[in-house]
Amino acid sequence: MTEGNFKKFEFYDDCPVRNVLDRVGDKWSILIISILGECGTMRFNQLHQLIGNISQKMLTVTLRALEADGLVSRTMYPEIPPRVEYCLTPLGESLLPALEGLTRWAAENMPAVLASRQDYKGRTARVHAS
Amino acid sequence: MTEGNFKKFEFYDDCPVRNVLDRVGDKWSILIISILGECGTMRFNQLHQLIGNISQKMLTVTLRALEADGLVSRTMYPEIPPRVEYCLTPLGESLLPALEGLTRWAAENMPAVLASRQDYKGRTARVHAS
DNA sequence: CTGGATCCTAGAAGATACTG
DNA sequence: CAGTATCTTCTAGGATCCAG
Repeated sequence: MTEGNFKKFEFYDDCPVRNVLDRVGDKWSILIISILGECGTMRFNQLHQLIGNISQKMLTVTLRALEADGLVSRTMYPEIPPRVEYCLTPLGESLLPALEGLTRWAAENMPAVLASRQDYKGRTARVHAS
Repeated sequence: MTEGNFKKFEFYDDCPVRNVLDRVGDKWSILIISILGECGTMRFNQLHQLIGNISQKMLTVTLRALEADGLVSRTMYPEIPPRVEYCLTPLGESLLPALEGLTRWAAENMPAVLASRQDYKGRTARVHAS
């Protein structure tokens, strides 16, 4: 491992890749993208009820962010009462496979991770006791 | 979209998958896993210097969390001065492909995302001006 | 060298009330 | 219906100092 390899991680802190991945890291983006990927076009309240425990504010904020990133498109119908529909853009859909790889890993290996956490807790507890 | 589909998202809030993905979402885990995946075994200070702008605390905290999850193994050599080496466990290595898919997407589509953000800023700025 | 312990702050997230 | 506005709470993360 020499200095030459350092640049492989164009990634450090304020790196743009980081920037994009931060969106993946926030609390609701992955879920919303997955839902839109699965269900197609959805209205605001459909999303709200489907997710259940998201606040109206966070749903709005997250959708706005996804829209700004070009992952979700927002269509407003100027009716009374208003209707707004959200769906993935092609860019958003292109993210689905990568996301699926991640969630599949999580689903498959969750038991191992949880077991490891349990075990780790046991080990550190013993250390504290001594 | 009926109620039957709801359970497809075992995912909502306190779901365990969520739990695992949260680790991916934090600021340093992906980077550390990627580095260990690329460079193999590394010492604490090697990681610290390589990442550069991570605080000692966050490096320790993140490594502990990854160790607890069973993704990283920690080996301490009781010497003076102490030496500690970190490397991926098989479980940690099994995460690499999924992670790579995500980072590759980010690298490839970052320009589109950044452009979209620029454009979005322009659109909303105009709204505010009117 | 590796990291524990403490204090502190910015920003994420929630609750609630109001509106075109 | 689909938000906005405001307030409060919570926590990830950074800075700093200390220790085996």
